[in-house]
Amino acid sequence: MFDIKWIRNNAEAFDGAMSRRKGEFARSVDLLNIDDRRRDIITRLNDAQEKRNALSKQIGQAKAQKDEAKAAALMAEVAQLKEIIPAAEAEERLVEEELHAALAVLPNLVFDDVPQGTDESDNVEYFGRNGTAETVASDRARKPEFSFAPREHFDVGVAKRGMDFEEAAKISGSRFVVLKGEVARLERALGQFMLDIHTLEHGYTEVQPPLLVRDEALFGTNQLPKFEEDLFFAGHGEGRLALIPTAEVPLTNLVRDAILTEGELPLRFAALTPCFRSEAGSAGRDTRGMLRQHQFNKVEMVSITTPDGSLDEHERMLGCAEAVLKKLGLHYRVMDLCTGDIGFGAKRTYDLEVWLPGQDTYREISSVSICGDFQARRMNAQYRPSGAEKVKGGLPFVHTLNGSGTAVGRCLIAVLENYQQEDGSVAIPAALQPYMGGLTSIGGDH
RNA sequence: GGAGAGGUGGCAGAGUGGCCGAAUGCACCGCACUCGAAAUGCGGCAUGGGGGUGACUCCAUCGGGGGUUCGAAUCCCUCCCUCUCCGCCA
Repeated sequence: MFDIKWIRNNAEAFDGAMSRRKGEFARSVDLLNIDDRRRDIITRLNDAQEKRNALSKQIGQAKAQKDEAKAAALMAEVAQLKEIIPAAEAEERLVEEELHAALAVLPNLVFDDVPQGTDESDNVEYFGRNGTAETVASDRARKPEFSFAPREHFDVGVAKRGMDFEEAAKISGSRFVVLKGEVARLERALGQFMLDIHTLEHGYTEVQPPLLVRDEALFGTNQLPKFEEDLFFAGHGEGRLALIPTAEVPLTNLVRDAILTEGELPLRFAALTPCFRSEAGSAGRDTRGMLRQHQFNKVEMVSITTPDGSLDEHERMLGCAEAVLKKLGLHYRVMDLCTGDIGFGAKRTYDLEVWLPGQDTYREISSVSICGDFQARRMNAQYRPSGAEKVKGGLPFVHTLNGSGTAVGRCLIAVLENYQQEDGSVAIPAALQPYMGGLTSIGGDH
């Protein structure tokens, strides 16, 4: 959400940066035109209100002096304002709404050095601030080698028994899955494993948030008003609640309408939750297997920082997500999303793409985004600088970041495909074995 | 689900139609006192918006929205939220 004043003062920069985004968006002249009308009506309204307030005060004084004749005369004078003011107020409300609606559908401006592009094929591999392809290669697991043709996750022996799409369809339709037995346990183990890493090693506070959220929360994290069709809603009397598409929504909105102190920043929250997405618009894509489901588990990280701290926090958060894949020995790459692929609220996004040997390709398993003050403005989340000197122009907004650490369902896929054996069993990565009751392999006894 | 109470500035807490954008206390900031600190004294201290080069000035905001009134923190309606008791329930 943009500050119209900022657009007024930075019209060229705004238009230039916005034009890098995929899609058509309002130009600064159009927005400033609305704002001009808004300010004009405000000026007129203020004048009328000032007059009314002054006259009302005089009426009070006249009545106190028992001068009823004077009071009556003043009341007659103020009577005409009774028509002007409500009309002006209605007009102001309309133009405020118009401006708000126009601003609410504008995506965030990306950083200057975000790669230009039209779709995911223009994303650029990222090797870290000081990294290279070589430093990164030595730091990560390599692609596994197979003496047989690796299968896709749903064809791996153990998954054929523990992953049932037809049963799920009977109950809930397409894009759902029933996990059973060792596969279900593996899913659970992965979630616990990831959450423990972030809370015990990375300083995130574990949170169990509501999974049903209000429209205001969705507005704060940009799902509304533009992406309503991606959501599931639960009816509740007159109102409605949305099933969270990601824990980013409740975790980030923890600081909605809050005034934090600089000393308590950064705040770091992590949660393991189911996520619900309608996947409208992706009909026919990834229909086999559990890559793209209406419901999936995900560990989400959210950081709330000062403006000065957000860039470093972004790199740090990326490292937190990478740590999961490193510990699991999964091969992956990091992509710096181009302007055509980056999400609505982000100034920069790193995607972690894990190697899936069964598909012979990389697939997104985590997305780590820095949003600047974009969401903070929508949520009205500010902080009080510790300098304590009076801040000109109001309190500053916090910066928000979010990242998956990681998608549990997709990580399950990655483990199944990368650790599959020729006999259909799946080896359990060492780091995960404590979470599997010490098992070193599943599906081996069939 | 039934009955009741309540939402006021960073916090606590007064305020039932004009003298209230709001007492008082705490916290915070500045100054004085002090070698320094504490204590004490004095002063400052909500947010958003409009106009003005500026000193400044005006408007709005007492949970959100609407209404009554010349005038609303205060009266009415409605929504949201919190708390207490009863009922039901995991």
